[in-house]
Amino acid sequence: MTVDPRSHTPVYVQVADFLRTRIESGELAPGESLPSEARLTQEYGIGREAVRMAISTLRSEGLVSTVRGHGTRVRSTPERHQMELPAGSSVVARMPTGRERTELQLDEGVPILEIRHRTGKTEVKPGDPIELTRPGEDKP
Amino acid sequence: MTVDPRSHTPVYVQVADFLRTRIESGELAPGESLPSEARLTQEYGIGREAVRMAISTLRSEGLVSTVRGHGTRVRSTPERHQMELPAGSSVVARMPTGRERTELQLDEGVPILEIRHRTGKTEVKPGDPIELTRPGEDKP
DNA sequence: CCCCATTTGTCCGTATGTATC
DNA sequence: CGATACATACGGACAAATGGG
Repeated sequence: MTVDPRSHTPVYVQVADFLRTRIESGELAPGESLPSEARLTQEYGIGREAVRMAISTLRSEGLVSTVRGHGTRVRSTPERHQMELPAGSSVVARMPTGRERTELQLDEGVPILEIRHRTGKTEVKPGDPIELTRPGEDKP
Repeated sequence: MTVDPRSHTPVYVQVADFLRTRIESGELAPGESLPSEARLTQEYGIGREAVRMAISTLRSEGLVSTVRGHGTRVRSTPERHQMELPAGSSVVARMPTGRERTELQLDEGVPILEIRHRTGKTEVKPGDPIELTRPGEDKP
């Protein structure tokens, strides 16, 4: 559980991997706060920069969300609702622009779905809570 | 076009926004190099940290790609090829973990498509070059 | 309202490593 | 080879936001 400064893998990657494991295992549950930066520097015996880079990595993966003056919390995976991809349409997943992120109020590390309808209209939706489906063809 | 340290929005966000605008407007074309970190600290009169975080943000958005010892370049939008979403399957877009990014050899800021097939098997593909389609239902 | 402790944001100095040209 | 540029990592310092009393 400790960090090896002489390893060829950077310290901040080691810490990011470790925290990710704690998140994915549920030890750090959604909504829960990560230890503060100061706490993490002590726990792992490393500098603050390495800690911040580790957390930054997790942010860009959409796993956590940081608020200045408050801390970093595990993002709760929103209820995924299913949505049918309309016939004759197509979809592309990409990261939002700054404007899109503001308008859709998205955290860092959340991709969007750009759906092109048969009509030619394109629709942009947060990719986080959406599971796109295509029904099977076993209709009566 | 300068930075306001007293603004409630962090400096690195302001710089990221500004650079993003320059990229989206085409002033910084695909393949073109951004100014070096040292250059940007001078231009905006800010610290390394803010510059590096700004560039890190753009990387996590898939807008630029950094090569050590060389610099940061604007990424060119990849050729998109179409792929049909199989009947009875579903798909979720999310950011890859560090491990997945290494295995798939993805740049930062590239989402992945997690496709769940009718059989139950799940398949992971880079979301960047893929346009998922569902054909229209105009069969005889 | 203010005060205060906590926490993240930002800057600076320094150092070493590594990749590119 | 050297010059340049980014990556990683530590230390210290102060600013600014948050939340509780």
